[in-house]
Amino acid sequence: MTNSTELRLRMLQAAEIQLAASGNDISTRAVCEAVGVGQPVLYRLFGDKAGLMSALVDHGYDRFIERKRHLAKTDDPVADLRAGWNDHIAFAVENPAIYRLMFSPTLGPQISAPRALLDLLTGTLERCAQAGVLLVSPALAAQRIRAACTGVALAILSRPDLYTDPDLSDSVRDSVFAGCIGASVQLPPDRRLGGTAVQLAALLREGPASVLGAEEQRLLLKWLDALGG
Amino acid sequence: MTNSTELRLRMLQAAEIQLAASGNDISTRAVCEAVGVGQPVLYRLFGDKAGLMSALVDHGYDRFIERKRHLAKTDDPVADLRAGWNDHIAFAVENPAIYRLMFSPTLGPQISAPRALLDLLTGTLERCAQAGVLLVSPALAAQRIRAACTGVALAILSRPDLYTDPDLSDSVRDSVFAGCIGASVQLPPDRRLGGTAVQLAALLREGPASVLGAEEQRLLLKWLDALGG
DNA sequence: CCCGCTGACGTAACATCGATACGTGACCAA
DNA sequence: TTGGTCACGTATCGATGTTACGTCAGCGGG
Repeated sequence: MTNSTELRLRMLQAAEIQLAASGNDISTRAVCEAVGVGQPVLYRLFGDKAGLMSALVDHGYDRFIERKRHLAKTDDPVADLRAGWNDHIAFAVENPAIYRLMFSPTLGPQISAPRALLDLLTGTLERCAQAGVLLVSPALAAQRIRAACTGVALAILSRPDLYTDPDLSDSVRDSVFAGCIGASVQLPPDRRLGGTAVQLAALLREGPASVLGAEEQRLLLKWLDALGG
Repeated sequence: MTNSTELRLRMLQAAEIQLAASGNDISTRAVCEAVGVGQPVLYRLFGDKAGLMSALVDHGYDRFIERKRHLAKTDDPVADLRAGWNDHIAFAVENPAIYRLMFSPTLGPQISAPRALLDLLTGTLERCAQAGVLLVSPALAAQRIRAACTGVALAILSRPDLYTDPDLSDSVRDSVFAGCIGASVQLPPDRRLGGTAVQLAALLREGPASVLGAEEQRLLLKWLDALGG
């Protein structure tokens, strides 16, 4: 006989497949059909369609937290922090539909798993605080990091046509980290070079210089754009 | 006779009210009932429920862009940038349901309004670039700022119980800005171009860039020297 | 004045979906 | 065998998105 928890898992997997296929919504009928049971079993196991969705989100959080546990915990908490951000983005890209359910929920009954996940982040940040590199309390830093990280992830997921910068995640991550972590991250020389190139390009576009010809300026602007990234 | 566009507007307003009330979903029947028309008019005006939703989102973007136009454009582009971020957050808090529709869309047919809004941000950033305070290209900076800003807004909207820091928005804003904006060195405009060229030439001579070939850099340096005086 | 046409509207229906009442059969203890 | 409990499926209800069809106002021509 199929155990109740096993059936529950099979329905969750079926629901997850349907969600990934349709993108944002599923049908209880289709889920039951895929598993080969009637609809009442769904309502006995999950009580409600919202219950099924909540279970789906919880299942996603389970997988996410499990994944985070497998991340190596090194003796450099800041490096762990960076790895955690990157893993967050990777999870979002690999599971777009569930990620949206997890981190862009509708108003309504809240789930407790996000709190646990935020506490996990706070734990890493407390190790940073013990290392003496944190500028603010771990709780505040966790909110900033999580908010910015989900923003980047949702942006990449929802509008890949608008958010085309391959370094978007790394850039925002470094900026937010720099605002929370005191360890001075000096700008590499090529960064300053890029900034200067961007500035010069803007100035040239505003008012072209007279010492250079039109064609030369066109090529110059092209190179400056390349230098600016 | 009620004009067609006026009827359209009334239905949009009714839909917006219902959306704000229910939080995340509306019923075509309820919208038509509220306006006092049959359902076929909705399908004649919007073609589809998705069409109604898209029109709702477009309407939200219209209001948002109109609001941004009324923001004073001062001679300090960085201050304008900060005001724009704060206005974004304020709009999200004042219109949570529509904001979610606008900035956390489901997969599917994309709307063009977000692009226009991102271009508006890019415009302000180009003014920053002309002032010489931008470290990266306006397009890249716009992506970082918009992604982080929507992340903060969605976090505050979706989980106010988790994101309790009243300074969350300001903190993330300042961090992200710090990653895109350098210390401004205000020089008279006519001298800024030459000075920037000299600075870029010095940086290039100190450490050549990898994105340009040797011959290209030689010519670039020649032009930069010409620009510098 | 009457007739036919067009365009907009409402009524009523269909398909689908979430949710549930009820009957049926398996299994178990006495 | 009998009575009871539990899980399941069938059939159904109410609501919702969507559409076919009839109806009516307005209008130009005979």
